[in-house]
Amino acid sequence: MPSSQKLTRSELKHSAILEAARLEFAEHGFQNTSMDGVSARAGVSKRTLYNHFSSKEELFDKITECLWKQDDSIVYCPKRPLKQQLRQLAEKKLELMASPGYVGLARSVMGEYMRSQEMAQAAMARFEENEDGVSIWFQAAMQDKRLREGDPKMIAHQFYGLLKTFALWPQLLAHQPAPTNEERDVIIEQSVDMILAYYQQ
Amino acid sequence: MPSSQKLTRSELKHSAILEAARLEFAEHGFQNTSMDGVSARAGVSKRTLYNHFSSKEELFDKITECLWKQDDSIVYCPKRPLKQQLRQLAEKKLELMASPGYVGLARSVMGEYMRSQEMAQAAMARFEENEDGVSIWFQAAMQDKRLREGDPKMIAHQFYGLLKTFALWPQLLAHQPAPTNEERDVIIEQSVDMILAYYQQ
DNA sequence: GAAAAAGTAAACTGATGGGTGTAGTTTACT
DNA sequence: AGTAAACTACACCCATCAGTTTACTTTTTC
Repeated sequence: MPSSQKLTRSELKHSAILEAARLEFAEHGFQNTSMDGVSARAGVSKRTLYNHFSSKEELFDKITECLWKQDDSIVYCPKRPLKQQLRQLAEKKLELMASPGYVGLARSVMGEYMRSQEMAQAAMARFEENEDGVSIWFQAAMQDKRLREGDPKMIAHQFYGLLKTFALWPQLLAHQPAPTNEERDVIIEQSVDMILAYYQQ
Repeated sequence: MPSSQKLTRSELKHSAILEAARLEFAEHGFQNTSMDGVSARAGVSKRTLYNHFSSKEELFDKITECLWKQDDSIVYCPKRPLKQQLRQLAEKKLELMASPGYVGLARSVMGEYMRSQEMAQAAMARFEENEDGVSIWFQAAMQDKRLREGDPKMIAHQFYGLLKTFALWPQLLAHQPAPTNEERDVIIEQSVDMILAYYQQ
């Protein structure tokens, strides 16, 4: 019999808890998730849960850490058409937003953090750090004289704003399904074209 | 002595409760607001509170009703420049979003309704009904051949999306202050110009 | 001025839920 | 086989909070 089982029981329990918590938080949000519920779903006693994570907050933090680790950087290429590069970026972004589990978790983080001014500011700052990569791209295109002058950060914000208007806020706030592939293409096309119509020279 | 006091004690209590609840909900959200807190802030006994409003939900509904009653309709005028008309509309919209108490309440409604799929959908549907007025305007401008063909609803969504990207979501989600007058003008100018750059013919 | 309507304070109910303590059982390792 | 670490079941503590009850006072109204 092959030793396909390298994980100790404790490690199995640990990841079972994480997985169960991820689902529970995504379904019910932070406040409406109970530790009893998590432990039941994980098939673990409540005491074990607390042996692995000392509080509900700590568990929540561990779960949501991955949400902040996205990479939206893109290298500006002087040879390729702007439209192509922007479209590629948008595709990457929408793919993430549509990935399973992302929306539910993002929603429960929002719902929880929105209440506290500090936490909300910190969370959104981290969330929007990802726009830095794009604003660098816009700046490069600007210096290459392919876009007219403007504030790169604002342009990035406008670009992402258009995308989120159709592919994030409705899903987050109104539980709309992720856009279909056809819808996705239209959203990307329109957003890219609109930005370029305004800024390309 | 003038009879400036036409309100009965009961009416005074009633409005004191409404005002206190408005503030409490805006500050702490639905779940984190307690009926004890509301009655204390209103200077009213808890029993009196319950004599006026039979449950926390009912109170919340009464408070948030006004949030949905905005009117974004605008009459298309063939003679005036499109830019001028759109700018006027945007100003009206941003004025509402910046009005005191609006953001806090909107935030607590979001935070509460987001948890339930049905309520979230219903709430957002009502919230976005206001875009109907604008899409009718876009359609009229289209029929007047001053805009090129397109889906009026989508254009309205894009237009409002740009405005909200700078003047609603950051305030709602990240507790950012409302834009200053200067910022407001830039936001409006850019959003209007971008829409027209893409759709005007 | 008396009855009816409305308000008050404070204790209480019932349910929920985070977190702990304990006594006994299972698993892993030597 | 024996020990330590990890897990389980479950009772328990404690705080919060929606909503109620009671016994009593104030205001309104006729």
